[in-house]
Amino acid sequence: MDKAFDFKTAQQRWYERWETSRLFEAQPDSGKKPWSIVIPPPNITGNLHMGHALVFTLHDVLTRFKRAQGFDALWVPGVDHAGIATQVVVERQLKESEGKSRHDVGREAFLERLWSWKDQNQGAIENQLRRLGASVDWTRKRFTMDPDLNRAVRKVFAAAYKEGRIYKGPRMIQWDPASQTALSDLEVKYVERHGKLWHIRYPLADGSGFVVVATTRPETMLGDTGVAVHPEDERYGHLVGRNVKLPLTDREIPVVADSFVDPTFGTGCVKLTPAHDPNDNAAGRRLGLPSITVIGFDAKMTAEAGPAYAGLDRFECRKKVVHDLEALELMEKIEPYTHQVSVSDRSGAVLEPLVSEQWFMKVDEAAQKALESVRTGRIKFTPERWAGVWEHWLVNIQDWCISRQLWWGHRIPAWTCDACGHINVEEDAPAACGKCGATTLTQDPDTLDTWFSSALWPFSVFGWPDQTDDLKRYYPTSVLITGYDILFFWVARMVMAGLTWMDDVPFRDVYFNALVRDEHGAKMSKSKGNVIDPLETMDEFGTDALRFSLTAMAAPGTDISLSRSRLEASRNFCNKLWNAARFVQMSMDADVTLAVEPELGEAEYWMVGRLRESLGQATRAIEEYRFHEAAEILYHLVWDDFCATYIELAKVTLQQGTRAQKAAILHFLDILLRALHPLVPFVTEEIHAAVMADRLPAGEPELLAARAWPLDDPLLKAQGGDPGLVPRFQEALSAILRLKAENGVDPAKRVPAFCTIKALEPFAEGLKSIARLESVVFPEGDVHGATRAVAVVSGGMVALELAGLKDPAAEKAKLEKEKEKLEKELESSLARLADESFTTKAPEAAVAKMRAGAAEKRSRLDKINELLAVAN
RNA sequence: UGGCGCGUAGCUCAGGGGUUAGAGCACUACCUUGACACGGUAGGGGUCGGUGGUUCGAUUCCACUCGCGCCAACCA
Repeated sequence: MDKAFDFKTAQQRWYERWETSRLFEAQPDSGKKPWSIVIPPPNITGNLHMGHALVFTLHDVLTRFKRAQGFDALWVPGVDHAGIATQVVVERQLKESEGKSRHDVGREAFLERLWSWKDQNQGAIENQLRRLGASVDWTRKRFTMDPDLNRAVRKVFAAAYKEGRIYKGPRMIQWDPASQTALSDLEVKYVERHGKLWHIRYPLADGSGFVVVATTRPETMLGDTGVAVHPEDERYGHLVGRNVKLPLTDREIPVVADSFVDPTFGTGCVKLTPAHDPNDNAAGRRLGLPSITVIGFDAKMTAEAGPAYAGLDRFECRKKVVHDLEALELMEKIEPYTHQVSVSDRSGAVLEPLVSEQWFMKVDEAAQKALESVRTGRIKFTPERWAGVWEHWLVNIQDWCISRQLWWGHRIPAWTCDACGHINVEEDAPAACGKCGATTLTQDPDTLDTWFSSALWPFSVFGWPDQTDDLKRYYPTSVLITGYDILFFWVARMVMAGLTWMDDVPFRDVYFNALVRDEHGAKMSKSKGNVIDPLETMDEFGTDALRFSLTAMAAPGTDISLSRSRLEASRNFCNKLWNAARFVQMSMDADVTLAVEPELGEAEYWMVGRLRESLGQATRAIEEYRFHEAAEILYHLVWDDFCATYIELAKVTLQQGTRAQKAAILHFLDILLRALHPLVPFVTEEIHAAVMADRLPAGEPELLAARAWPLDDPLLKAQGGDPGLVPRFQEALSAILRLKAENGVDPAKRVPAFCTIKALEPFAEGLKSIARLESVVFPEGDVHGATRAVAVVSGGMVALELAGLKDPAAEKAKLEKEKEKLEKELESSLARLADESFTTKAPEAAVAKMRAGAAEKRSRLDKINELLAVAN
């Protein structure tokens, strides 16, 4: 083995090996218990970013863990067609390369380009998944627009339509003039803009004065059909029912009363534009006001806006309206004003609320079921607090606008009869109108919101609506891991869809992973330039280091601040493991194999105990999605217990060790490799090949990725030895090293040592070699003397013979400091014990612990006092 | 405006009603010893944001408060 782990060559080699060995493919006929998870399908437009790296790492940790535990573990991969995002990208390309719009090339040709672009990109993201080590079943990969998945979409649409869950109708929606499509409420973002508040005079029709309305969008006044005041506002009560003359037009509009008006804001008078504002729209309908559309889908003024304004862009029109009002002296005042503007989450364009014909889905019934499933615990959230957010959103849920004016996506399976206008909604294109029988039908040009197909993902990937074997075996899936930012977009919709169409939840557990931020906790963004690219990171530190960092920081509910230093630490950890393996390998003879029954001494029994305890904890941690805890436990198991303690002790015995003694350390390494594999698959597989491959018992899989989780290894059941011995050895060792350091003695200087703890005699050689001592003896009584440095440890004392090297002042100061600290602690312990309310009310165990602690301190203090008495 | 989360070592973060609060990195001193300098040893460093309460005992639970962040919102 090389001196350091060369991850660059190892990574690709092992993934290929795993894939060709078909280790990641589901085994429906294996008789194993199924365990399944579906990937949150990444966008085909995107590259792997750090958020993906985190989610997919956690997926893989869990999947490899479950596979090792003996489950038929299936992780279904796939990608998402990402309607708007993809269309925008390809449209831009078309513009740049040929200077054409999608309308220039036509729908068919444009879709062809989209598909070929998709075919190119899908491979890229798949290879990035491979680089990450993702143990997905490639034979079951899906794309959200695969024919099967499209069939599921059509089936759901048609069935929901016939049940009345889906309907078409005019409603106010958020229109994105840049992408030329409707958006759902969830795709709208509100950003703060510094605008103005224009106060405009609307003259009363009878010429007796005017009312003043305030607005942030003066151009919409051209579509005003009323002015509203609060019914109890005394200032305006007399105006209700009268008309005002709408400036710049020849219309008269009424003053109406409605309690939605806030009398304390602005002038207390609100202009009503039912065609261009959601509130005004609602108010308009309540009050029976007409709706006049003055801004079109192209964000330009319509003919309704009047000849002076028709054709102007809405923002150009704003300037002209303001100018014209000023000329008429109808502008009361203009105030600077900061307010929230709705923009498209995707294109960034300022949205225009417009009334238009769209398809909607009723979700009240499904939402109710989704609420129940979390309330009753059928679905469990980690962290649990998201249940509150879930509750709030689903209780207030609105019908979902599912149609998009895009070409890329699932086309709505609705055909309008050219003859009678009847809308035929069918799974497959009907040959004739269901109403009049005419055969000329036109399919709805719109496509469905991308999330419509994503919602079906947990069962459409298994072939639904066919009752496939996969569907029966792997649905519901075991767990969903995804970001909380798509709780509503995706998670809620999958749950609703699952409950509606499968009559069962799509998953039992939902784990919301955190956001990955930069090292100062700031969101990564291209404009800030603080993006850490996972691919570059994998090149520099190794995939394992990236995976380990992300896992170790994945504390539920806490965002991850990723830094170079963290990645370095993980890389160092992988290297530590590598070198420990290297040591094992160098100590091995050819005849030492995993089939050899190990011989256990004190150190081995202790190591077995550490493995047993840590693996138990790590297993529970992973099962409960406390990934960070598992990583930390295994980190310390490897570094502190195995490397720092066990290997150091083993060095003494391994030189001339027997086959059985050497088999012990081989087994330990084997167990560690299996435990670490889900977190750091490449380095462990590489070590496994170098050290274990030739030493496996018959019938054991050759690849580590196929081997069992080590918790049930028979070796872990071995009991024996004195479990307290190694920790006491560590304490004695540490005290000896400290004595050397405190007295300024070269660590390499070999001096005689003494230890009063007889039980540590078996470790004499260990002490001698690790602390580099001349000799170690275990005298019956006293160890101190004028030329010796002495330290108190629990249960005894250790001393070094330092003739001529001793620094008495330093040692005395150290003892004084220790004494002072101990006295303080002892005093407070005794005070607690003297307090009757403590001894009577506190649990017995706490009191007993306090007593034992006090006794220990007392005895330590006594010894220190002894030493101080003779120190001069 | 409402809801949620966070404030613990220089930095990034774990933790949790019970003696003396942890990790990684950074820092100081020393060490090239045959797994590893991507290493080792010994250290320094925190009144756990503030105030008050519950309790035998609070960094942990509760209330209030200050600071930061996120989400949801119809104030034109």
